[in-house]
Amino acid sequence: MMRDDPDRVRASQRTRGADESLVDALLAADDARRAAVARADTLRGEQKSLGRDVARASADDRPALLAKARHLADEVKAAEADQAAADETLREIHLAIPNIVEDGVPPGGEDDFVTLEIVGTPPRVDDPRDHVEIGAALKAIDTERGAKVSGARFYFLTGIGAQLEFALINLAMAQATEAGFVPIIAPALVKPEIMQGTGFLGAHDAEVYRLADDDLYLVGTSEVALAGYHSGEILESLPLRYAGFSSCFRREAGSYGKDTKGIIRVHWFDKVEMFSYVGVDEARDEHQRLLAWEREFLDKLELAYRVIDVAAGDLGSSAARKFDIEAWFPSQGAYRELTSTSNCTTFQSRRLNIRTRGERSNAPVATLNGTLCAIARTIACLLDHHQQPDGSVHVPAALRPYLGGREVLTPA
RNA sequence: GGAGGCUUCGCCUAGUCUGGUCUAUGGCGCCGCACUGCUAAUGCGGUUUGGGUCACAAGCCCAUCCCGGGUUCGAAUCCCGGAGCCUCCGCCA
Repeated sequence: MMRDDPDRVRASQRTRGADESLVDALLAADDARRAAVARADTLRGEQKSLGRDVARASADDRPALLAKARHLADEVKAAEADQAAADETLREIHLAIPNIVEDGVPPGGEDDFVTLEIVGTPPRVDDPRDHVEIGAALKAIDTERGAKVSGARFYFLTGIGAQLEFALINLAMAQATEAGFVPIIAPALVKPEIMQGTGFLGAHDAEVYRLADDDLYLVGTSEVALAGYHSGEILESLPLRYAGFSSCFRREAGSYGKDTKGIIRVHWFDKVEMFSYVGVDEARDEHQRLLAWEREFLDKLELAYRVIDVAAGDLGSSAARKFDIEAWFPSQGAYRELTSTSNCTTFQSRRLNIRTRGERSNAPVATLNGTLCAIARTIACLLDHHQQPDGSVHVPAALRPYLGGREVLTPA
């Protein structure tokens, strides 16, 4: 694998507030591995030619050659064991190092994001009710029975709630298809190597559901399956754009007490996700395009929102840069994340061995992902954001064709 | 879940029984060159992928015959385990 510039990696680690000494460990491990490989290669070469000599040797010469070959075989075995150990050491360090952050990413942690733009005016709502209350009145969301059947952070969408999900999916898929994305319904269970390759088993593996009996993982986003879709392949034509629909599962470990009410933070939800494979040089532009498509969707939902540039310390291990869009929740008097788009550059493609034909040899591609619509949270936002004084909920014009033309939602 | 068959360098394929110049055969496709006055034919050469050496050349070296172990001086070939695909049976939305 091509070596990244150590200074860039070091700078990136510093920006993230991550361990810089890993870079030195990586370099040392890489050198050790190269040496071990060279040694094993040489010995294997000797063994190979000696093997040919044995095959050609006369009956008289053979015993002496075999004795030599036996000795050499021991050496080869030892050298190969060394190589395997060196490979493993390098691999472990490599997995511990997150993607190199893009130039311009704000340093710092969760609170150090930079607001890029504020769009729309937050609606003025007196005594706003939250989506739980509104959802209950509309008989759209049933969190009590969700808890009864599946536990905390589960819910039922009923009646208009269920219809809202289908409407959002259809609106999102229509937009994505229009933009040239291939619609995909993706599996929600994936193999370990796919989960590993997308970068979800690093620091945040406690967040992921694992089915131990079957050695499968439940995806937290269809990004995982969409990245795995072309794993091990050489892509002939770029870009490739997919709009994936799948259920998403998150353990929400470490988020005790956060958003415990309602369906903003849940263990399971459905999502339409955009995923792009592009050439490395195109990645930054594609990231902007994904952001634009996310904005287009939220504009259709008539939501007030802001766009933020997520700080380095708050990036996932696979992301070189991440933009979140946070929409206004009147009941909370705050902007809350609705969508997120990440440029993963070659982080995933290297781990999943996804390449394209380059000038001299095959080159890794860049992968990017962006939320089009995380359904549950979007429904929560719609109810909250579009609530009316009379207790009804305004239906955005773009959504009406998918809801039988309804313009308002009123309690039955 | 049960029984059987299959998996070779883009695609198809020889080789596996009987382990060693397999340093993997042939065809198709593709690339280059030659010839031919005309989107063709023919001939010659090249064409797995990854890594290393190196000047991002040529050449050379190593690995790679679905994956992982094992036997052996030596494995595409023998043994064990696994995966995927196909056929039949069972079960099932």
